[in-house]
Amino acid sequence: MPDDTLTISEMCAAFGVTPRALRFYESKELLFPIRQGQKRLFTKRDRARLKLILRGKRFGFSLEEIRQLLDLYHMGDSQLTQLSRTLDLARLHLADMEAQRAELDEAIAELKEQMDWGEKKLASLSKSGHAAA
Amino acid sequence: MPDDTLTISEMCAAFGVTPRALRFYESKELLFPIRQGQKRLFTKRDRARLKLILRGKRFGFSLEEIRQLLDLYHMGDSQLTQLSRTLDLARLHLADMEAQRAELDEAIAELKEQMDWGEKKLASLSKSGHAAA
DNA sequence: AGCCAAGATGACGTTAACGTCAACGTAACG
DNA sequence: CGTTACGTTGACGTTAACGTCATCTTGGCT
Repeated sequence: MPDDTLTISEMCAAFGVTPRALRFYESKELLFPIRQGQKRLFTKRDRARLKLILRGKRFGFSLEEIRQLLDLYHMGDSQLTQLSRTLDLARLHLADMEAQRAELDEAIAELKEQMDWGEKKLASLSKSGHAAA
Repeated sequence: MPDDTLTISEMCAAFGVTPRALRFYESKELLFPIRQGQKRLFTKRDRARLKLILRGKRFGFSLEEIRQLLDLYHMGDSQLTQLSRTLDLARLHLADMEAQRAELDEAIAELKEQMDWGEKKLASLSKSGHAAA
C-alpha cells in the first residue's frame, strides 16, 4: 500500500461516478479528500463514505439526509447530545428502511403475479395467433 | 357506489398528493381521468395506477419508467410484440427490485450494527460524564 | 342577479444533483 | 521547451417533478 489514497480518476473508475460528482459531494461536505498541492487524494475513509452515499441514493435518500447519517458512521469523538441526536435520526432511517423493505416485498410479489399473468397471455396469444401475419 | 369516481380534491385527500401533481401525472400520461364537462373524475383504474405510481417513486423509479411499467398492469388487449417487450421491461425491474432488497437487507444490518455501537458509546459516556456541566 | 368555492389552464419559478464548458495550473515526456 | 494528460476552479446549463401564481369557468346557494 503505497499511500492508500486514490486520485480522482481512480476513484471515479472504482465507483463508476464522474469527477464532477466527487467534487460536488466534497462541496456539500460529504467527502473530505486530503490535498497534495491542489490535487485531491481520496482516503479509505472517503471510499467508505462514498459507498454509503451511493447506497443511500439508491434508497431514495437525499444527499443532505445522507450527510447527516454519515456522521453516525464516523464519530469516535462527538458530544453526548450530538450522539444522541444522531442516534434518533438513525432510528428514523432504520424504520424508514424497514418499511421500505416490507413494501418492496409486496411490490415484488405483485409484479411477479402480473408477469405470470402476462406470460400466460403471451403463450396463449402466440398459440392462437401463429398463423397471422 | 354512486359513480365510483372521485373529484380531484377527494383524490388528493385519499392519497396525500396535490392537485398539481395529479394534473402533472395526467399530462405525462400516467393517469387518464374522465371528464364531466371540464372537470376531472378519477376512476378506480386511476386509483390503482396512482397507488403504483407512488410506490414506484418510493423505490426510486422515474415517472417515465413507471409509465412504462403501468402498461403491464393495464393490458388485457395489447399486441404480441408489445406484450413481449413489456415483459422484458418487467423482468429488468424485477431484477432491480430484488437487488435492491438484497442491498437493503445489508444496509439495515449495517445500520443496526452502527446503532448498537453508538448506543454502547452513549451509555459509557453518560456514565463517566454524569458529573460534568 | 350576485357571489363563493372548487376546478381548469397556462406560464413562470424552484430545488436537487449533477453536466458542460472555459480558462488555468503543472508534472512528465520526447 | 512545447504539448499531452490529468487536474483545478468558477460559472452557467439541464432535467425531473412538481410549486406557485395569475387569470378564467362553472355549478350552487341566497
